[in-house]
Amino acid sequence: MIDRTGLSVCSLCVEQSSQSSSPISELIAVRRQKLQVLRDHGVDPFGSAFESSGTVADVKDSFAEGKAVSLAGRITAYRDMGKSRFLDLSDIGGRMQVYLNTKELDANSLAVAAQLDIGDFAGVEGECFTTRTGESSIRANRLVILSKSLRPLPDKYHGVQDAETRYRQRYLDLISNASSREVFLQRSAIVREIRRFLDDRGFIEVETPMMQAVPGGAAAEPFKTHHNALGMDFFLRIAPELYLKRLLVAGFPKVFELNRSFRNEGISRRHNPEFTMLEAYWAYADFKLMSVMVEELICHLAVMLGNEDHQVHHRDSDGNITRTLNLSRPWKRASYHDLIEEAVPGWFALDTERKRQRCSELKLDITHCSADFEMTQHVFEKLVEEKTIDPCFVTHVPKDLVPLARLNDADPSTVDVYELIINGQEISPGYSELNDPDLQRERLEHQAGEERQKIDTEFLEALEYGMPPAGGIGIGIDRLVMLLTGAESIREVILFPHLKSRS
RNA sequence: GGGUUGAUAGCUCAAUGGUAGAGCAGUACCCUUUUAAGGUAUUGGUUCUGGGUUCGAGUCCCAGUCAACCCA
Repeated sequence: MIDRTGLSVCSLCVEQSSQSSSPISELIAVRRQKLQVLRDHGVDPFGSAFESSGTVADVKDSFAEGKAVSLAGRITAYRDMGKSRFLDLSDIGGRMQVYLNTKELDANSLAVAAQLDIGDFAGVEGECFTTRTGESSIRANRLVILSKSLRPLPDKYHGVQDAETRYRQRYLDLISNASSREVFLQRSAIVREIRRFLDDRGFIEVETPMMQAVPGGAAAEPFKTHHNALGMDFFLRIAPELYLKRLLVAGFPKVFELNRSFRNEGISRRHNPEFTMLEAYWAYADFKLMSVMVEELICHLAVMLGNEDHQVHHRDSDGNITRTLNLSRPWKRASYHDLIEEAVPGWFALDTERKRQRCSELKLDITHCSADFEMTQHVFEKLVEEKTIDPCFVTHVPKDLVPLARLNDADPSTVDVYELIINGQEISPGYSELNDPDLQRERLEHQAGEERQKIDTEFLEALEYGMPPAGGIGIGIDRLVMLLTGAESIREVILFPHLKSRS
């Protein structure tokens, strides 16, 4: 900690000293000079609390001609007309125009007005009025500075366009790009609504360890860390599953966790090393009940975001519709087998060699596939999953693909699982959970092979006390937000996505 | 990991191998209902980094850094 603080102070010093000779220092120097002028006037440029009538949205909602109001926000634009001036005062939810007239301001306010820059936080008091052009505004009689901005903000019209800057300095992106603000406000609304939805159905939110001695619940490479006092290594969790199931053993009938998991794997348009996942478990339910709940949940979220007709449109930067997801219920349900037969008729009648031939005819690269079921899975991914835009629950998945799920009673070569595909990607798997401790142990041992230390034996012990049959789901929240907001990259829905250090 | 593309003023973007420009922001001035306000003038550059080719490199070549996209 001490080291890190020292480093950051050090880098600050370096940056400041290099600025003294760089051109940006001119822009900063001008602002610092204004800072000094304000102080010379006895004005504190980094003020404290300001009592406002509410947010920009609040003031607009309760707008009434002549009504006294006060408002605080960041100055994002101003239009100077000489003796009168218009300011745009913004917060995360919107923009309010403020009208300043030199004759209507006291001396202190005039002193502040003379030193204002775009980027400053300011507070105004005045009354509601409508301009000649019809815009609801505040006619200010008092202006205070709440925080002086020392660095110039991005272009007021184009905002920050450079993707790297948008991710590394997300605050600049959020200040200058309304579409980015909208995505993250929607994400927040989605998460809030998921919690409410589950709460309404009697689910209890829990928090289980993110640091685990044995990372389980998924097949993925974990991050490793170390606890000094305990003198032991930990892994960041790759899934909360095994702890949530312990809570089913404990007697919680409906639990969920909505939080981060970590996977030490590649970064791509669809993968961030830390990602948010919802996992929910419902005692005495099965994967079919879970699929209905997920269907209701996602439709509910789409409607909440304003898609009353269950049509979610994805648009390009010009606003043209590029894709439409039809979320109208009921959603399609089809077996893995049938979907593949639909895409490649006669597939399952082929022997291994003919399957290989067929793949090359279909221009599928199967160099990494050895077993039959791997080729089949490749066909599924390329010719079914990637082409499935509207929601589809894939059922009767072969047990080879999902070794830890419960076998189907009628067809033991498949498992009681659904895989929900929307927009060409997996959004949510759902399971009838395996609660036979001996079978679970056998499967985990088989999966771990020689690496027995990868088996969470304490979890297996818990199962032996008895876990009720249960349905379980996982939903990748980042991907869900992508499909509901039309984002093309996971980095567009994660506030601070991980990038390589620029040092 | 492989391929493609990109990095130029604080921001958004230009610039046949031949003096690095514009708009916004900044500065100064004009303007009492503007809204990407307007007008006049003006400041501002390690062209990502390091090599190379060349009389001359933002531009061509090589290596590296970071990013975006595609593939695995």
